[in-house]
Amino acid sequence: MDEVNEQVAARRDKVAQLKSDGLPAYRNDFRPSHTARDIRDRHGNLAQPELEALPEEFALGGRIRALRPHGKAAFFEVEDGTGRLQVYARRDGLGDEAYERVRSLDVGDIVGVCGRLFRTRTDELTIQAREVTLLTKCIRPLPEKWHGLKDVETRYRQRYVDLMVNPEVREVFRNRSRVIGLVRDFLEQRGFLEVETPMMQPMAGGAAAKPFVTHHNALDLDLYLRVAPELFLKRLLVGGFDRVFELNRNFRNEGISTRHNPEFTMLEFYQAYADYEDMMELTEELFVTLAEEIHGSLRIPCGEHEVNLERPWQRLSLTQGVVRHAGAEESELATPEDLRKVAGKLGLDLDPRLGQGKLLVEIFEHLVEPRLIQPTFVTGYPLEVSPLARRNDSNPALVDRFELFIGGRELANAFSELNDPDDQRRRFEEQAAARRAGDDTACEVDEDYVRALEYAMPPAAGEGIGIDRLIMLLTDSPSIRDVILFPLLRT
RNA sequence: GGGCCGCUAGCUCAGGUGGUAGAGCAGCUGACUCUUAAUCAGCGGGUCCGGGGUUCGAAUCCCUGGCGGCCCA
Repeated sequence: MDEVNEQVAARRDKVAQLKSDGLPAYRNDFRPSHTARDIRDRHGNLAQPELEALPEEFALGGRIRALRPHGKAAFFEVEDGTGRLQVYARRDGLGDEAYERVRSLDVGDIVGVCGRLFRTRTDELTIQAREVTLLTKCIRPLPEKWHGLKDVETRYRQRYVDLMVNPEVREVFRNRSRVIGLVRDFLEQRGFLEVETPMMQPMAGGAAAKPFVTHHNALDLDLYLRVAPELFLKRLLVGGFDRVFELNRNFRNEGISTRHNPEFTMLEFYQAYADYEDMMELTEELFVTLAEEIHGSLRIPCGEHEVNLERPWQRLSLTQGVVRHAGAEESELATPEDLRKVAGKLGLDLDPRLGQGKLLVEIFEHLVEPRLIQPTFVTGYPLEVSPLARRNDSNPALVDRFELFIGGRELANAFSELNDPDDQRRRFEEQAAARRAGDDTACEVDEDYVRALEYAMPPAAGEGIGIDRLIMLLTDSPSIRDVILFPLLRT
C-alpha cells in the first residue's frame, strides 16, 4: 500500500459494506450477450418506436467511465473493449434497494447491465437498466475525465491506466497488432515460412551490438540474448527452407532513446535466389500494402512532414548522400584522412581510430540520415561495416547492401548474402581481431556457421525491418516508447 | 556519461521579486426521474520528489541525491 487516500478509503468502505451485506464485490457469473459495438452496429440506426418493438434484452459488461446521477434516476457510461454505451437506471425501474446499490457505484467499477434499448430525448442510444450488477470494484480513482492521464512517466509505468483512459493509445496498439498480422499474411502469401530460432545463444552474432549476458545453471554455460537471428535463419537456407522469416524480439545492451529500447521487435526474412535489389522491390510492396491497409493512402503524416510512399523510392549511395546533404565534395571522401578533415569541417568529433568505411557511415548517420524524410534506399556500404554481406561484383570494397530511411529514421537493413565460406571465415577473423582491439560490438568466429556455408547456402538475400520503428511510422509516433506497451524504465 | 527542462491534492494544472499552498475535475453531504465535461449549495483532501544548507521564515534561493522528458555522446 503506497498511500492512505480518502478516495481509496471510501471505495474500500463500500467493499466492506457489500461484504457485510453478504454481497460479492468481485464476482464472475455475468455473461454479456453483446458488445457495445454489436449493439451499435445492429441497432444504432433504429428510431425509438423500432427499439421499443425489439423483444430482447441486452446484457452488456464493462467499466463505468462516467456517472451522471440525478436524484431518483442516473445515467452512466459503460465501456467495454469495443466502445461505450449509455445506461439509464431509474429508482422506479430497479426498486429502492437495487437503486441504492447503483448509486454507490463509482467511476472505474466493472459492471454487468441488462435491459432493453431505447433512445433518450437527445436521441442517444441507451440501455434502460432492468438490472445492474457490480462485477468488480475499482478501488482506485481514475484520472481526470477531460484531460486524461498525461504524465508520461505514469503512462509508461502504469500502462493499464494509460490504455484505460487514453483511447488514442489503445488505437496505436490495435494498429500495431494489425500491422504485425498484415506482415505475416504478406510474407506467407509469398511462400515464406515463419520459424523460431534461439533467443539464447552461446555466441552473439548477426549484428554489431553489445549483447545481454545470462547464465544457464544446469549446464554452467554463459549465454547471450540474441542481438539478431540472422545466422540461424541463414542456416535454414542451407537446410533447404528457401524462404523463411522470423518476427520476434531482439535484445541490445545499449542506450535508450526515442528510437531505441533494449528489447525490440525485429522482422528478418531471407529469400534464396534473390539479391538485395529484389529486397527493395519486396520492401516497397510491403510498405505500400501496409500504408493502404492502415491509412488508405500512400501519403502519411510523419511529425511535421508528410511521407509519400509511392513507388519507386529514391536510391542513393552513401557517398552521394554525404555529397548531397552534408555539403562535401566527392573528392574530399577518398581517404580516412580526407574524411576526418570533412568530419571536422562539419563539426563532428569522431573516434580517430575509425577506418575509412566507419568514418563515412558516421558522417552519414549524423548529417544525412535525419534529412532523409522521404523513403530512400541507401546503398554503397563499405565492406568493413558489413561482415555478412556479399561483395559487390565490380567494386570489392563495397557490398550489395541497402538501408532504408523514412522520416529521418533507419527502418530496414538488407543485403545479398555472403555465401563463400572462406571469405566469411576471413571476415569473422577480422571481426574477432577488432573485438580483441576493443570493439565489443564486433562478433567472433562462428565456426558452425562457416561449416554450414561449406555445405553450400543458395545465393540469397535477406532483410531486417525494425517493427517498432515501422509502427512509429504508421502511427506517427515520435517515440519508440509510444509503440511498446511496457518500455524499459529505471526501477 | 554530458547539457537543458520537469516533479505541488487521486488527475490536469496555477502558485512575480522568500511570508506558513490554490483552481477545475474527482471525492464526501444535501437537492434534483432524459443527462451526456449534467446542474445547484455546502464540506473535506497536501511528505510541494528525498536529504542537507542559507534565512526570523523556503514549494520558491543554494548544494546533493532520485525519477522522468528532450537533445548530445
